[in-house]
Amino acid sequence: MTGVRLKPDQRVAGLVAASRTLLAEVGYERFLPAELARRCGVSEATVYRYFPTKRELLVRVAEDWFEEVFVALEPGVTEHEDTYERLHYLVRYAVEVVRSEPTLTRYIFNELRPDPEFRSTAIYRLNRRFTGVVVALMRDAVARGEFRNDVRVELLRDMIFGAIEHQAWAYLRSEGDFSTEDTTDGITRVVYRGMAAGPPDDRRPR
Amino acid sequence: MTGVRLKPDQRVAGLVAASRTLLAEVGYERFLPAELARRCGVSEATVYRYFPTKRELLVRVAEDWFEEVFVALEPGVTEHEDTYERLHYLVRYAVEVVRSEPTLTRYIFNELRPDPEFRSTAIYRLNRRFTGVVVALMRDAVARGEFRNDVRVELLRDMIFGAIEHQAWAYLRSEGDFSTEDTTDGITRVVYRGMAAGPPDDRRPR
Amino acid sequence: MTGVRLKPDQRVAGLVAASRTLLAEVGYERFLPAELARRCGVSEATVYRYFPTKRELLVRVAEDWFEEVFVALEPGVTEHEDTYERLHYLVRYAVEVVRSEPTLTRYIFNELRPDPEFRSTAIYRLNRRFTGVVVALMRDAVARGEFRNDVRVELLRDMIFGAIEHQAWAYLRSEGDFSTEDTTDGITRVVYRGMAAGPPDDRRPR
Amino acid sequence: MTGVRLKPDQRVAGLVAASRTLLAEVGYERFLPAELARRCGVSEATVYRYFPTKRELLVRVAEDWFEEVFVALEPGVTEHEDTYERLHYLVRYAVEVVRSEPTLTRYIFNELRPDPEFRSTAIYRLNRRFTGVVVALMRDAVARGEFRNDVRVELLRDMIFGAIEHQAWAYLRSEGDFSTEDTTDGITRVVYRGMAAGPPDDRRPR
DNA sequence: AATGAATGAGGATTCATTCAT
DNA sequence: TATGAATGAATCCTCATTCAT
Repeated sequence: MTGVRLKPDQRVAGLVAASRTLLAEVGYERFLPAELARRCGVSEATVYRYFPTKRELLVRVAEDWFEEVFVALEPGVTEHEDTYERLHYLVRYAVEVVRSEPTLTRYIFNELRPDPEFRSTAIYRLNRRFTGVVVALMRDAVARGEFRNDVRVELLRDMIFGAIEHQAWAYLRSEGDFSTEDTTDGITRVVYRGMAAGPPDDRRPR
Repeated sequence: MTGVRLKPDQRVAGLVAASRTLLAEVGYERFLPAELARRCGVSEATVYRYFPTKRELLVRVAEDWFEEVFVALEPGVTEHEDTYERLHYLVRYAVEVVRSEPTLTRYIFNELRPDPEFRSTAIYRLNRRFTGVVVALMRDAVARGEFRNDVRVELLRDMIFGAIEHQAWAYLRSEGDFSTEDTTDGITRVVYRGMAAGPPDDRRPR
Repeated sequence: MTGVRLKPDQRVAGLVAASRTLLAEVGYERFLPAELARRCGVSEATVYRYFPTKRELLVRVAEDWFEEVFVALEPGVTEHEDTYERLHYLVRYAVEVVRSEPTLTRYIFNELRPDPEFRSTAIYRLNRRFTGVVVALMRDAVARGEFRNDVRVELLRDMIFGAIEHQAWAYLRSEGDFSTEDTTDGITRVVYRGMAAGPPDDRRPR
Repeated sequence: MTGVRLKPDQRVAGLVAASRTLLAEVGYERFLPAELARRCGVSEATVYRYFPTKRELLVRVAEDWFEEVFVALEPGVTEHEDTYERLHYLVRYAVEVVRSEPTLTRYIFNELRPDPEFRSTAIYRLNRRFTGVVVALMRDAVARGEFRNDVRVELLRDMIFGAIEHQAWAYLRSEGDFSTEDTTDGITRVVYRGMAAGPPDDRRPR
C-alpha cells in the first residue's frame, strides 16, 4: 500500500499540522500516534521516522504554534503608543490566540509546564517571550509612574492569562458567550484602572 | 484472608479520604485504583464494590472536597461588612484553598469541567456555590453603585480564580514565592480599584 | 473466557515451568510472553501479574534451575573420597546438567553473564556455588600437593565447563555422539593427568 | 544527493569491514543495518543492494574473518617441529584471535552454529579448517604414539576452545586478568601432560 | 461484605526490508 | 548504481475492571 510520497519538509509539516488538529480535539493523553498516521494516510512507522517520540512530536506542535503566534503578534505591537491602547491590543491578541486553540493552551499548561525540565525548554522561552511582552509593557508603566507599584506584574500577568483561559473553557463548554470584545475590554479596564496611578481616568471605560 | 470489616459509611469515607490524598499526589491519569486499594489495606474489588468506576470515585472526592471548603468558608463570610474587606476575605480564602490542593483544583478544571455533562453535575453546583459567593458579592457592589457596571462579574471571577491558579502552579514549580498575602492583596486591589466607581480610594492600597 | 483458577504458588510454578521449556526451545530473544501465556492458558496480563518483566521471569527460571541442580548435586559430593573419583563425579554431573538443558546454559552465558550487574545477582552466586564445588576440589588437590601449582584453577574450571558447553552444542546440532561417558571420562582424564603431580598414575586412565 | 560511487567490490569490502566493527561492538541482535549504513555514508537500500538480508551480510563478515585468521595462521604452523611447541603456538594463536574479537566468536557460536543449515555453510568449513589444524596436530600425536588414544581429539579441541572462550568472556566482564601467556601456557600444559603417553615430561611445565 | 485471581483492550515504539524515482 | 521515503509485523508492557468463591 503506497501512500503519497512527500519530501521530508512536507511530510513533517503535514504531520505537525494534523497533530495540532488532533491534539486540539482529544488532548495529550488520548492523542494516538496510530490515529495521526491514519489521518495522514501513512503508517505509524512513518510518524516515528520523523519524530522519535509522541512527546517530541507534540512539543514540536507547541513550538510551531507559539512561533506562529509570535510572528503574528509583532507587527501590531508598536502600532499603539499609549499604555492603555497597547495593553488592550495585547490582551485582545491573547484572547484571540487562546480562543482559537484552547486545547493547545491547556496542553501546554497541563503537560508541558509540569515537566521539571520545562524551564530549559524552547516552549518555555517562547511562552516567556509572548507573555513577556505584556509583562514588559506593565513594567514600563510602573517605571514611568503611570502604574502603581503595589502589585507584582507577574500577578497581573496571571490575572490576564488566567482569566482568558477560564473564559475560554467556559466558552468551550458553551457556558458563556465569550465575546472577544467584552473579555478584552473587561480585562483591560480592570487591570488598567486597578493599576493606574493618577486620578481616575474616565476616558477609558465606556 | 479477610480484611477489616467496616460499615459501608466508614469504608466509603476511608476510600474517599485516601483517594483525595492520592489524587493530590499524582493527578487523575496516574491515579491507580490498585494503589488506592493498597493504601487502604483492601482489595481492588472492594473499591469497585463501593464505586462503579474510577471516575465516579474521583467525582465523589471532588464533591466532598467542595463540601468541606464551602462549610469552612461560610462562618467568615458575614464577618466583614465592607465590600473591600469581604472581597479580601474571599480572595484570601480562595488562595488558601487552591494553594493547599492545587492538584485537586486542576483535576476539576481538566477532567471534570470538560465533560459535556458537567453542568448537570453536583460538582458544577458546588463549584458554582463557591465561586457564587464571590460573584454575589460583586453583583451586590454593582447593584449598590459601589462597583461600575462595565465588566461582567463572571469575568472578574475568572480573573480572580485564574490568577490564583496560575500563581499556585508557578509556585508548585518553584518559580515564584507565592506569598498568600501578596497574592491576596494584589488580586483584591486590582479588582477593587479596577471596579470601584467614584473617586479613587487611596485608603485601600497600602 | 475463564482459565483455570490457581493459587499464586501453583500459578507461578506453572509459569516458571512452562517458561523453562519455552526458553529452552527458542532462546531469550524469541521468548514471547504472549506465547507463554498461550501455553499456560492464561492472558499475558496474568504473566505480568506475577512477574514485572520478561527479564525477571527468565531470571527466576534460571534461579530455580540452578537451585534444583545444586540440590541434586549435593548428596553425591561427599560420597567419593579420592580426588579422581570426586572430579569424575562432578564432571559427570555437570555434563548431565548441561546436556539436559543446553539452551538454558547458553541463555545464562549469553544473556545473564554479559549484564554489568551480573556479579551482584543471585544467579551469579548460584553459578559460583556450583562451579565453586569443582574449583574447591581442585584447590584442595593443589594444597595437598596432589595437583601441581602451575595452572590457575579458574582456567581448569573453564576447560571443563567450556568443553562441556561446546560438546553439548555439537550434540544439539547432531554433529557428534556426545556420549556422557566418553565426555566425562575424557575431561576428567585430561585434567587429572594434566595436573597430577608425582609419577604417572596409570591406575586411572585405563 | 548521490553518495560516492564505488565499484561493487570496494563497496562490499567497505560494508563488510564496517559490519565487522559494528558487530564486534554490539552483537548480532543489536546490529542495525541503519547504523551500518550511517557509518558507511550510504543509504540502507544500498546495503540491501549488496546483501539480501542482514543475516547473509553477517555470515559474510564471519567468513571473511575466518579467512583472515586462517591466512595469518599458516606461516607459523610449520615453524615449530615438536608437538608441544606446535600446540603451544596454536593455542596462543587461538587465544589471540578470540581475545581480539570475542564478540565475533560468540556471534558465530550463538547465531551461526545453532542454525540447522550450519553444516552446509562456508563458515562451518572455515571453522573446521581452523580448529582442524589443532585437531590434525593432535591426531598426529596420537598416531605417532606421543599422545594416548583414550580421549577423542574433538573433545580436546572443545576443551581448548571452550576454555579460551570462557576466559575471554570473564575478561570482558573484567572478572579475570586473562593474561595471554598464562592462559596459553595453562591450556597447553594440561592438554599436553594430560595426553602425553610416556613417563611424565617435566621439561615442559616451567 | 470481601477478596484474589484473572483479563480485554489497548498503546508506544522498533526494525528489517521494499520500491518508485 | 543509489537512494530516500515508507512500512508491516511485531513486542513488551499497562490498567481499569470483572467474577467465582
